[in-house]
Amino acid sequence: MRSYRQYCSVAKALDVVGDRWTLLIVRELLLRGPSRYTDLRAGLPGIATNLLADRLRELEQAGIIERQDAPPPVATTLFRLTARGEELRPVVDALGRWGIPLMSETSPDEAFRSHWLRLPVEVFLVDRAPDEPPVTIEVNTGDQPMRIEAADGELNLRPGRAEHPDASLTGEPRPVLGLLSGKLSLGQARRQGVQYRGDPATLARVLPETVPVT
Amino acid sequence: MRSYRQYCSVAKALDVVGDRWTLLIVRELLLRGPSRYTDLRAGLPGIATNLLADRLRELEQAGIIERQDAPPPVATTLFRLTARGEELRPVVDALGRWGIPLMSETSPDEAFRSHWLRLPVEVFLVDRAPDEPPVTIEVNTGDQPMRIEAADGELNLRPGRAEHPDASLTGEPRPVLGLLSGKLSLGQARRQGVQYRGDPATLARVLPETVPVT
DNA sequence: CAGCATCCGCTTTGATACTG
DNA sequence: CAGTATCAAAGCGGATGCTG
Repeated sequence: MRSYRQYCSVAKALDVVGDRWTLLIVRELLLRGPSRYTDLRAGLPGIATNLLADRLRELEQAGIIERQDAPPPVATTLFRLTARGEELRPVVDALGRWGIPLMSETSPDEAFRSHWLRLPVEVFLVDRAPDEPPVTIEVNTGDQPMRIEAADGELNLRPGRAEHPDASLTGEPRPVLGLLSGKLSLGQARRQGVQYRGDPATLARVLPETVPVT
Repeated sequence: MRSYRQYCSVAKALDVVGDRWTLLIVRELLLRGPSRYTDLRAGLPGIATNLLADRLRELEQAGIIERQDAPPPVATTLFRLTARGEELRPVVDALGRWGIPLMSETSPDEAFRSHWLRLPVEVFLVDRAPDEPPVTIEVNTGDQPMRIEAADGELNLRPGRAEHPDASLTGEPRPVLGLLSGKLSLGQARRQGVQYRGDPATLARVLPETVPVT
């Protein structure tokens, strides 16, 4: 990116991460941890492959990411954030929070990736029953199944199907996210095609109080 | 800006404010409050005038700024942030904080505007003697004199010269900022051409504890 | 003068094809 | 898997001109 040539820390930050796609690459590495080139591409639908290569080079030069050659069993290159790159989390978080009201507008041509659920899960969900036994809610939306785990007051989102989920949630990204962000009740989400199997109390355990589950 | 077409709040935020210059325009309005077109231009050295006009139109359409026709005595258009625009403050702040380490690298062709001091002043300075009488420190660097006022534990930065400043600080932006951010001692700053007049205790009142004033 | 709009050369991006 | 190569289209920067 062409520098703004301003002696101001905001301008200087944007000199480094203000380029198109750059902060979305950082988002991917924050959400997924160390990733292969191909996985980054999959998590960044719409990016041109040469641009991804360019940006990765620039990010490496700026000290934000580093390459790591994985040992023989994997035998591939991993890209990971450096400590300085991790420090961009407040920037990505602030953007993500500011963007939440924009999530009500969506169009059918928008792509969705299941691991992006981590952002709203971190923002909206809480374990409201830390003293009860752990629960797992399977979430089926987007490209791969994910599971929300609530245990000891901590929440976690992981990829993959659960063996014996306490509940499962299936549907289009928009109503599923509407439900998880407290903007839709379970009934409203169902009317928008969401299927929920399990005790509503399981879902209520992780949802904010704003909206009744019914 | 071309949309990323991703159903993710970070991508959607960047769809709106990810364009070149957009967040710097927001920075100006956050730092200066409602501003005229000409003042925005002056605070954004390097922007092409048509781009500023384009961005202002886009920001207005996105509900981030609004135009306000000032009454006859001024008789000009003011641009101001809406409530939604003010909510970008955490984004600009996060970028500004992340960019602070980049401020040690500077080049002679970089522009500086005095009101940009507000950002580091808010981040670094504190009133460490809230019970003592107010003090004013005049700061002479950049395009116009500014003054730092410490009173009742509150800090303020305002444009304009002070009538009877308790101290005054004059020099190039880089060492002045180094001093105000605690990276340079007063002695080091002086060796880099900074002139300080007044009791060092006045300066020590607002500086963080990290570095001795001597 | 404040607040733009137009024009033009250059750089960046996007889409696709191709390679070690 | 992890990129490069190519090329058309869009965006940007700089200069200049217009209008109340």
